[in-house]
Amino acid sequence: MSVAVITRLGRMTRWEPGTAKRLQEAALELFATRGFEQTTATEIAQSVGLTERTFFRHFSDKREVLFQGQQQLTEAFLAGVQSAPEDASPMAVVASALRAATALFPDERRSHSRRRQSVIDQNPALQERERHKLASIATLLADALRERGVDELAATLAAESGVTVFRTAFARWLREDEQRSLTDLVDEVLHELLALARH
Amino acid sequence: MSVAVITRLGRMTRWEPGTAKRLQEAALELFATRGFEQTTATEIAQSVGLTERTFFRHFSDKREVLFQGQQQLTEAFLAGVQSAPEDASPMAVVASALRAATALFPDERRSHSRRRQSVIDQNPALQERERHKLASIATLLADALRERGVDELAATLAAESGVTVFRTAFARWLREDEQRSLTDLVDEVLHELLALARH
DNA sequence: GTCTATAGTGCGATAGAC
DNA sequence: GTCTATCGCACTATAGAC
Repeated sequence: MSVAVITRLGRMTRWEPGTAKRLQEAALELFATRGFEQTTATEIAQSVGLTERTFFRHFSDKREVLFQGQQQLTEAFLAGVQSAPEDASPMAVVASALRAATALFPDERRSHSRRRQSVIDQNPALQERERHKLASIATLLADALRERGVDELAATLAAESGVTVFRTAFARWLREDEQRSLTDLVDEVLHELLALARH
Repeated sequence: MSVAVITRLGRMTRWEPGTAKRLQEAALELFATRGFEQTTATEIAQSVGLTERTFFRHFSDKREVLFQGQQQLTEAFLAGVQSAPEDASPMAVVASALRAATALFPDERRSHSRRRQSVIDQNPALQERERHKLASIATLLADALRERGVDELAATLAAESGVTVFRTAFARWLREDEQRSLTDLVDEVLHELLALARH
């Protein structure tokens, strides 16, 4: 009859707000030490006192725990589009979006970004997800450009180019001996892209 | 003791070369009718008289069955790089690669490509894989450009741009009422990209 | 070819916040 | 009472190990 129900694990605060963030941090820590595939969702959850089921309530799949932060990046890109002058050319709007996005990564974040990236770089499935996230941003960027009256083809190409510039500059920003700021690197990469098209 | 082993299905050729292809066709057929997630690897394998285990010997994961053909695309891109004149600019080399890749898709293939794409478009995991495959091509393209002496940054950007042009033109080629050839569309998209960079 | 770990889902129960 | 976070359990399919 199983009387004596041993008051099941007495979680003190039933209503902890930072659950997702705690899971993200725990996951990054475990992935960095043990490796992505060698870490189970159960382990991540247990390391912060939760169950696997709860992990999957917050993240639709195991990879997603590393990418939820990308929402802010999306918002920054779109805000940068808004802040561009009405009559700016498509690439000028993209440049504005890049400036806004870049501002999210001051040099203080570089070491944390390196840590996260080193995990991603060690696993193809994570690289796949990363590309996908960036591709989604490109799609939204293109939508925003079209709303400004840019025609569909130009909007698509400008948006994709913008994301390519960001990705390329970001990768350089994380290189071992790189000292320059992400802002400077984005400027350099964007300039190079424009130069390429002129020859 | 299980004597009487009923000579299990007498496959005539022990190593049927067309196995992968048959699995691919069966998979596309099932995905198109039932949907990607509603189709198990076991079902695909059984539909051509094989076991799940055999399926996974040919394809590292379930999605991969739709993407194995991309190898030819990669080779075409690289061949196009080789065939460009020694002194061509980076974007001219990319244009040459695009011409070679485009040649793989004559109008006769359009309806098959549409069928395959409609499956991919209905599933995020497949879209993710598709982007990843294209990204791999961009990486190899960039390598090929660097081997020709193009500097690293220019090589990366030219390669990524080339793949963007291909992907964009390809998507348009598959649009419902589109009549133009992929070659014409690639020309148009490339031209637009170059124009964008000039303003 | 067989066996197994683990990702990921569905559903019902619990319990705190409101 | 409603709403929502969490748990617990059963389950399937993928994918890799043996």
